[in-house]
Amino acid sequence: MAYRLKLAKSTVSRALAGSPQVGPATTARVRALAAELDYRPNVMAVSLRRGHSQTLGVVVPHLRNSFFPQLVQAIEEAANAAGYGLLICQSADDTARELQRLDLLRRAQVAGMLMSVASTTADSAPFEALSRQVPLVFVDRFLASSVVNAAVVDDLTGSYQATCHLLAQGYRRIAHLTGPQHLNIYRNRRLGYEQALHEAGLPVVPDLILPSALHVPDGKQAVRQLLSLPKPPDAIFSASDFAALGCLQALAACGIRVPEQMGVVGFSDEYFGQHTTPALSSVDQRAEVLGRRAVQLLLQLLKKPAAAPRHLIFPPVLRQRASSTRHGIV
Amino acid sequence: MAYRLKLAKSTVSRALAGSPQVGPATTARVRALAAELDYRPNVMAVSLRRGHSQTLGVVVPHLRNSFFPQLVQAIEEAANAAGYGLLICQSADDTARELQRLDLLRRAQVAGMLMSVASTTADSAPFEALSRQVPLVFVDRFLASSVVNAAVVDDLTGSYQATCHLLAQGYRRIAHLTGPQHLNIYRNRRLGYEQALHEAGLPVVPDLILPSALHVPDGKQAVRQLLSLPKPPDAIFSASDFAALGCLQALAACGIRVPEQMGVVGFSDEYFGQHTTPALSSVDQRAEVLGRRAVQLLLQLLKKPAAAPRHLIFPPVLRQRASSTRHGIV
DNA sequence: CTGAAAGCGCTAACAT
DNA sequence: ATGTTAGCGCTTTCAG
Repeated sequence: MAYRLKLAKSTVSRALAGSPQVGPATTARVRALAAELDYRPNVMAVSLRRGHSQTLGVVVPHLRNSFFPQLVQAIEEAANAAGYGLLICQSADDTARELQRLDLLRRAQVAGMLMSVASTTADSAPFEALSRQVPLVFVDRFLASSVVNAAVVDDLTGSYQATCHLLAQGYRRIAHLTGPQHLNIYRNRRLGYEQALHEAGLPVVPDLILPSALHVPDGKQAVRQLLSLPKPPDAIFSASDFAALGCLQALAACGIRVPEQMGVVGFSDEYFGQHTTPALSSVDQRAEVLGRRAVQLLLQLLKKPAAAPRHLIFPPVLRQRASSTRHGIV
Repeated sequence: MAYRLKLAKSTVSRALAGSPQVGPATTARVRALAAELDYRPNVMAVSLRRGHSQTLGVVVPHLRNSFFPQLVQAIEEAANAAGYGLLICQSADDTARELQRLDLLRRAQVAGMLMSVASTTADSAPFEALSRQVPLVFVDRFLASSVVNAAVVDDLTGSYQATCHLLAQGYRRIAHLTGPQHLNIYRNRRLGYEQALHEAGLPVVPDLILPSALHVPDGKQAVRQLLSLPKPPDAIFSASDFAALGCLQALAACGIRVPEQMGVVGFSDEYFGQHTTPALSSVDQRAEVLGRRAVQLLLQLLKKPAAAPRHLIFPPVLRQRASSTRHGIV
């Protein structure tokens, strides 16, 4: 505060904050000097005073595939653009660690939190307690059982489109690899798949819907299981690109040609999907949009604590590639 | 501070800090009550008082491939284990944004910083200025021109091993795709390559060393260029898995069989390398080790500001896969 | 060994 | 429209 030259620090503070109470001339003078001195308010002092920091926090399961890094990148940019730092934590898809990370964020007194729950998490109580203390927005993954602020992909529609695409390509017996049903994302992906079948007048065959951990080996295992069926499927729609990759590998190993004998579509549009043989069709969740809008929602919540929880839903985009395209369309 | 029950807050503070000045009996009593009340010191107040936060900051170019996410994951775990939060920033491999992110971290008064420089950054002056203000440790990437604290992979050795491996497989004309030479990593990778050739009594052919941006299309372009040479190479060692992937694709498109007609080895052991056809041999940088040890170094620096800058160097591991293995070894 | 008091840098009542 | 003052919650001299 080298402004002793002229004014009381409170006036300076007000001027910098753009308070209408302070004279326009003084405001200008203060601002000029601040710029000249490259003055930066001490973040800690401000935070201590305000009771929270100029930081947002986000907890994601991991940063392994391309979806979460993209999401985090978008969140970071939006946060920084709004003058907030971003504290990023990984839960390693583990509930205990997730809670620990949330506690870390709480102690860091982040102004708001974003979170994508671990796939093993089933209890919504901690989140409800937390959301009474600090604004909380879920991104992509949340517990289907809870009513919360969230920015999510319209998984159902994405899934529906993917399945319709397979049907349009002439596939008739479509299997589906799905994940834990207490997570909104996997449940909706399954529902979209079923809806498309219904509308096409096709039956939903329980044997063709395989619950799975959706990693690469699970995809391989699923192929073995599906091929051993009396009436095997002619296409596989996987709720994850990783499992879809496992499918491609297992099918190649079995000598089953994709897309001629078996169509395959994944979900998430991971980076590697463009480079498999054949290239993997997938549903692009557009993580950038999701991240940016989730931050917007959170920032709104910071201003006024919101009446009812809101859901922001964004349509995904089907990326059609060789693994599901019989007629030479790319 | 509900401890009014007994003591002055200064005593409580000391007891919690484990000061030897306070009586053991009192210390115990205070600790017991603190545990019972689940008391957490206010991070902001502590930070304001101490002049820095209980947070570390890290700037990485991006989180797109698997190396940086792995690195960040390791750093996060080590930081959290030591009671620090982690502020993660991405520079988008852009110098201007990098400086902006560093400023953000400085303003957040992180206790220490870790950083992996953007590939376009060439000026070390900002880092030198910064490192006088806050402990700074470079991870993996730093400017070859500067003397700094750093935890790095022994790129030279990794590269040397990869090239020796290709030589052992019988390849004799090995091309090398390299990146910006002002970055330690690309320079060392090139040097390791050259050293292996020297030791094998083979010439270093300038035409076979291609500077590149090392993205997938650059790899494709490189293959075209190499194949148009009067004497094309029989193997390619790329300083990046992405460029190596481009090579594999271009070679497949040209009908050149890998590894029979052309060996390919990449660098970084990206996730997708296990799933290309053929699977891509690569140098695993063991990001977890790197991240963990970098944090260790930084934490040491926080305790005592260190005499001379130190370099921690870790050996990488060659992951031998089909793309460079002529004799059926996996 | 413990207590009292000052102050980190800022903001928001409460004056003027 | 500007100044004064009282803390936010903690650590750390300086006194007992």
